[in-house]
Amino acid sequence: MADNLEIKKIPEPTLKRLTLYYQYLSNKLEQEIEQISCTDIARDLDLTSIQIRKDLQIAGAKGKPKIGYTIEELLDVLNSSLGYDNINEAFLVGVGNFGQLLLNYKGFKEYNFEILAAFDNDANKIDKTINGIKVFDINKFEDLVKRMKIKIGIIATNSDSAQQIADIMVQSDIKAIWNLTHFNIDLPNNIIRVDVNLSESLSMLLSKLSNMYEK
Amino acid sequence: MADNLEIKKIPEPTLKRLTLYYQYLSNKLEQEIEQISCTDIARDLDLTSIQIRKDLQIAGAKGKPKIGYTIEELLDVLNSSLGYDNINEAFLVGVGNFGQLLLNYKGFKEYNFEILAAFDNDANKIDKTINGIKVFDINKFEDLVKRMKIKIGIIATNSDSAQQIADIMVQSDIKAIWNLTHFNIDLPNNIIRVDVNLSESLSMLLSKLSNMYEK
DNA sequence: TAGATTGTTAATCGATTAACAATC
DNA sequence: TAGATTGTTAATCGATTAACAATC
Repeated sequence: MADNLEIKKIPEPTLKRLTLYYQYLSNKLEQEIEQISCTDIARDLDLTSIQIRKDLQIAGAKGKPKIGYTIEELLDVLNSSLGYDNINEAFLVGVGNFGQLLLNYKGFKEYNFEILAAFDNDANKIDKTINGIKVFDINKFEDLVKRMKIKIGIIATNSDSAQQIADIMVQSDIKAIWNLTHFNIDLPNNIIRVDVNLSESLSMLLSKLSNMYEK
Repeated sequence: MADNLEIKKIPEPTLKRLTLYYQYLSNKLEQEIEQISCTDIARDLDLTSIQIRKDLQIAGAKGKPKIGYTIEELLDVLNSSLGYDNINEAFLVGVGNFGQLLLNYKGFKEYNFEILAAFDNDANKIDKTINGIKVFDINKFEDLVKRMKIKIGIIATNSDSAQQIADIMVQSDIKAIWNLTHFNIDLPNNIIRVDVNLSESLSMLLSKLSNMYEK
């Protein structure tokens, strides 16, 4: 009884790898391959088979000894543990370079993810349509979020406005924020935050390079 | 003797936090604050003071009991352990949306990072100049990398070309690759790879959101 | 001096890896 | 049947947290 009420908390490193497996397996399925073993996946993705077995187990996959896993079944399991089977509708704030990039991005459909509207405070951008997505005045954000019951907000403004937009999102009952600025926004901890921090990523690269030369 | 020859290998989680501290402390310095304690940093960044003390120790910082750390000294230490004090010159391949975003990005100077040239295979883009950076034909890549001794390559093409460009980079003696596609590129393991995988990041958000609603 | 904070060693925690029985 | 692969429990490893002495 307690069992299926339990929260299945997937560890972050596992979660990251699960997304990898998903991409990898989608690819395999297109090549009309039906069965696969951890050994195969491990070789191709440069991981260990034990780790993959463990990850798949956490996601809830079932395989058959000697035979392996059915790719279609694996994709189903991953699909649901990664939350791709929900209605993933989002609003984007900030129609600058990064914002426009996302509005034009084709790869989101795979995850059932859709940006339904964009917001900005620049009169030159408001009421324009980008890739079929209309840009609204930021002051309409709260009302539209509540009426459309949107849960996901994307912050693609410049860093200076990030916190202010985050506050508006919190007030509008947004549940999860995808933050594309390099500002470390402050949120109540019942709200999910995922950052794409280009500076952090670049910094990782530079420091690894620098450490390499110290060897 | 063996001591200073030893490779100071900073753990990845620490490295990520160090970049955070760097941004945070730069900010503090602008506000003309000179001293800071782990307790202060912990409160502001929502971490524990023990962890910060450990991280700073790994980076090689020295503080004074009761007083704390001198911000300027901390920034110096971080600057060098994060590799910002090297000459960080890069070539970018792929002048699409993401590529142009990076060419126009102002925040890199802080890290002494500079994109010196861009490359594409589209005749409409070749010989154009974006934000002062010239776009060359991709077939000039290897020669220019070798002549200018460039170590960092950025892949901002579409995912389909990512592996092919990576191979060209390896052959050209690039040491570190910043991969902005969601393709899982395959590299010899003496080459540094850092990915900005928007799909992975989005997927993290969706699965966290989905897990939240299962509670 | 007293108290806050650093520096460092030890304990804990969680993720990865190893080992091995079960099984197709 | 034999061998490869899954599933699961135990061992290892590394990062985080706790504890506490040193000290400004």
